[in-house]
Amino acid sequence: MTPKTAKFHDLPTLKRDKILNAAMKEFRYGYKKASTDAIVRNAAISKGLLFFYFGTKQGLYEFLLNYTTNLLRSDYFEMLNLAHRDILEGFWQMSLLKRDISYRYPYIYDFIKSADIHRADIPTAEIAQNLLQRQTTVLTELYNACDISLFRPDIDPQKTFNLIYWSIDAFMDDFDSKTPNWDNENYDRFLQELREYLDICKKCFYKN
Amino acid sequence: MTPKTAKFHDLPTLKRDKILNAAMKEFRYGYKKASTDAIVRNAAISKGLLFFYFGTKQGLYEFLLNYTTNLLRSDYFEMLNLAHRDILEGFWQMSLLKRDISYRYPYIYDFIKSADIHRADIPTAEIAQNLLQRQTTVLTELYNACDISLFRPDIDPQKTFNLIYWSIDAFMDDFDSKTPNWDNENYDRFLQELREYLDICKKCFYKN
DNA sequence: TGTTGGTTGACTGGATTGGTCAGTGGTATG
DNA sequence: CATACCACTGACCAATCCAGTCAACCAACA
Repeated sequence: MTPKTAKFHDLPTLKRDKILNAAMKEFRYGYKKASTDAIVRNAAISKGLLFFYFGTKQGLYEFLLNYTTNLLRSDYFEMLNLAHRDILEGFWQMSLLKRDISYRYPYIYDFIKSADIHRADIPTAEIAQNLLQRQTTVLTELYNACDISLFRPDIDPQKTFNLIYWSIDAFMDDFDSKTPNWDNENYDRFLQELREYLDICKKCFYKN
Repeated sequence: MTPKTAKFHDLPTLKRDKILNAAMKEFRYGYKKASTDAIVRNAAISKGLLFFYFGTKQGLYEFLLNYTTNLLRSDYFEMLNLAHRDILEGFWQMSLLKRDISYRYPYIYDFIKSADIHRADIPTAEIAQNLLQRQTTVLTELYNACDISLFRPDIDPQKTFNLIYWSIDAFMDDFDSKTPNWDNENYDRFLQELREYLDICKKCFYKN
């Protein structure tokens, strides 16, 4: 029978996201290593339902790839809109966006990354590849949009940009791995610490 | 028949490392997902030989965990010996060590990390857990050993330390993912760029 | 030539795989 | 109440893959 992705769309958001998250979690180590049994177990739905919605394992994977790609694409688009002349403000906005996404889909970045790494054993890999190209493009566009004259004149602006981006990214990963549950309290601590780190960057990398 | 790890030890280094690397690569996504068939395929040895050396899959895993743990432990020990009052010099040394290890065992850090993440479905997980504790310990010891009075007085020293560590780590990952083959030319470029990034850190985070 | 010892890969029984489908329970229509 | 439709279930299937075995092989050396 033909897959009914339309029906999947009509599902209540909570149930839909539970299935999507279970699938991303299982596919994060590559297409082949993922087990549909594990997915339905984590999503707490029956095997039949999964195949009713997506037809085949590959169908599910392609749907997931398209879904996450579109999600992140619009995310990046928004990021560029928010792109500030002050790159530190830009990164601040980016971090908030990323946090929101990760809160809703904890494995989305792992999933996308694996889609690139394992593109060999995946049927339709161009999609992910395109997205990753887009991702680096966004970074260079962010760099082009920002006002590097804010930086200290005695340091390479591109390298400084990288340094800041890497720092923020690693901070988020670090905080994430230390945070078992994202309640409001932890979210506030996250915002505060992030701000503190950005302040250090401002003090150190910007003109006096 | 009882496993003959002694025989494995007597193997020529090249063959031994090929087996170890194949195993780390396959175990990097967790114990259960690893296939001994894939390991012997990548290591280019017969199935029988693998089980002759290690007895069981679990035996192989435990051997691997001990091997990598000891390797990194002595590595960290050396790192502390090299620990400099000037933390930037310390990180420089650390990066060189890490690069050497990663060159010989490209998947060792992925493997160790996964041993922590998947400790649920792994028989003997304490080993990896101990190592990871050790890892964070080394970081705090490095911090304690270093002379934070070299830092600018108007920034939080612990956060600055983190910022530098994260940056260097991310730089190495980034360079690694962009480097298909580590010939001498690329290694020199690595050293040069790393030095440049550390120089920026020195200019920006250190006094005057 | 016989013995030893590292190495092989076809083989096995059992588990897991992607995928199916007869059936269930709930709800709306007649 | 009966009928029809619905999203949904999970036992089931053939095919594949799994960890682990073992009789045979081969090079080295006596």
